[in-house]
Amino acid sequence: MAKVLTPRSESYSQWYNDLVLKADLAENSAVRGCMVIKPYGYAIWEKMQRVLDQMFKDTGHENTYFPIFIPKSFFSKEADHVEGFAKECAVVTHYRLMNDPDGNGVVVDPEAKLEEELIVRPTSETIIWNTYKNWIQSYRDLPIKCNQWANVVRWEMRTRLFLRTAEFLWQEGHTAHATKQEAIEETETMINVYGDFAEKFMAVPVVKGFKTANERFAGALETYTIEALMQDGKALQSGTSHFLGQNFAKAFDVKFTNNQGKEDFVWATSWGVSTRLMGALIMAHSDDNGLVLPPKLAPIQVVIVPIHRKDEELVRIKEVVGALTEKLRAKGVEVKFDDNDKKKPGWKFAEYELKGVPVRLALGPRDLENGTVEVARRDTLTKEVVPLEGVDEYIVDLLDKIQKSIFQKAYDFRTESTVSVETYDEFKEQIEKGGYIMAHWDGTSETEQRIKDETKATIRCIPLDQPEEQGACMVTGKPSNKRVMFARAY
RNA sequence: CGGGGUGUAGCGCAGUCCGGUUAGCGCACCUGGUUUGGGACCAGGGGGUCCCAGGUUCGAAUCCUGGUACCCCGACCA
Repeated sequence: MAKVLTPRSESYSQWYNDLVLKADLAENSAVRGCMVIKPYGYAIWEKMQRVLDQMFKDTGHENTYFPIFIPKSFFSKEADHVEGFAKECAVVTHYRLMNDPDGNGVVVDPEAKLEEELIVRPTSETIIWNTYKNWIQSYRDLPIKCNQWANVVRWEMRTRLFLRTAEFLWQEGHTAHATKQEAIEETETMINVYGDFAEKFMAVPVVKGFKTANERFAGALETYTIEALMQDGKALQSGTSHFLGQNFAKAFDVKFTNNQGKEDFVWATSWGVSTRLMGALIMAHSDDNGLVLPPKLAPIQVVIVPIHRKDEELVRIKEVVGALTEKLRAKGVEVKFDDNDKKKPGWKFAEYELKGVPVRLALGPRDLENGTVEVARRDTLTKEVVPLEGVDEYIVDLLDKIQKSIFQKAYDFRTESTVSVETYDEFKEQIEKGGYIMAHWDGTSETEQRIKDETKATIRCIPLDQPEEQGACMVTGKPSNKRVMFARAY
């Protein structure tokens, strides 16, 4: 685990908070629990969006947009759903302000009370299914596979930058299908998309699995999750895909006529990932020098720092850099040349490390003399001097190497941090060390709840690839045929 | 909502216990010069409703009362 970044940081979450602030990614806004995402942080999010959006399109989805305001009555139509979200909704009750007759500034105009309150969406299932009702009559109208990039609001009691904010950015996919089988396949396709994104782009290894009934999405029959392990040993739910069955179709009366001429309710899925992925990215890889970004998501992949005393040296450096930059850009590498002469090289080195730029090149008189360039890796903090000739190829190769190496490091950490236990005593001892614990569980909500109350650990998921294995629940001794994955979570 | 902590210059803080010159330090900022291969140095300069509102006092950043905001730990969190 990374050490503390500043003397002030006593906990990992404080360390994380400091890092987010220092790397200039985001800050708390004046609005309770909300955040301002700053340019560099948003650039990372945009990169994530671009990749995900393409993956959604490749799996047959289209983008849409639905209203941010949802009539309150929509929420009461699906019992579990309202139960799950009621406690954290922001509600719009009025539509107008007025000058206070008593001179106390601006007040809400009591005359402007809404007939029906509007809920600021915490998620869009209800308004989307209310709309889908009008779109679907026949099996020929199915499937509908829509996604939307949006903001949502959940009035959480306690917030943390990127991990849990009152307002956050996300994408939510909502699909409608003619058969149960097709909907389940969609749910699985999307959890695999998320898994691929996490592992291949974020370089964060994830465990795919089912949520238990206790942890399931409000209104879902099955929730698939990807779980990531942070460096302090806590788990982070990083993306979910829900099989909603016919619950929302029934709640919003969405029926279709199948190819046999019979009416049936539509089968549904929904899936989403949010700016929480930024939190996962930061907490999974960063060290005491700052962010460590995987090349595939770094807004700047290569930064070039000139080192010079005289102006004519800078002119010569610029010639070399110009040619190199052109070659790198032609190969799809995002390069920044920082010739700001208000900052010294040492300052820039530290700054780009803090920002997690994967590769840094330094070019000075010595290099001009020798036809070389200094190449520094962010992930290993190593430097080497390489010939300028062919360095573009070298860098493309290096970026690929760094991407794999960051993943491997996180993967090894996860392997080291995963243990199997047989008894509850062992479990209690192990959970204090952090990491994942694989253990047998009797499958009941009561036992799961008891473990949570006693140890703060939850079942993160029932892993999809977990082999069958006869065993006994570590708490009750009842039979179990599969281990489940426990951890303390964010 | 419970426990703890903090609000003093853009940022980070000292000063508060024990009231008393013109409220101080580091970073950042501005000017000039020297510098530039790991967060430069010297000299000069600008910037403050000391969170807010009352109160005590000759005098309040400091004491008292009330409020408020943020942070941390819990509770809560598909």
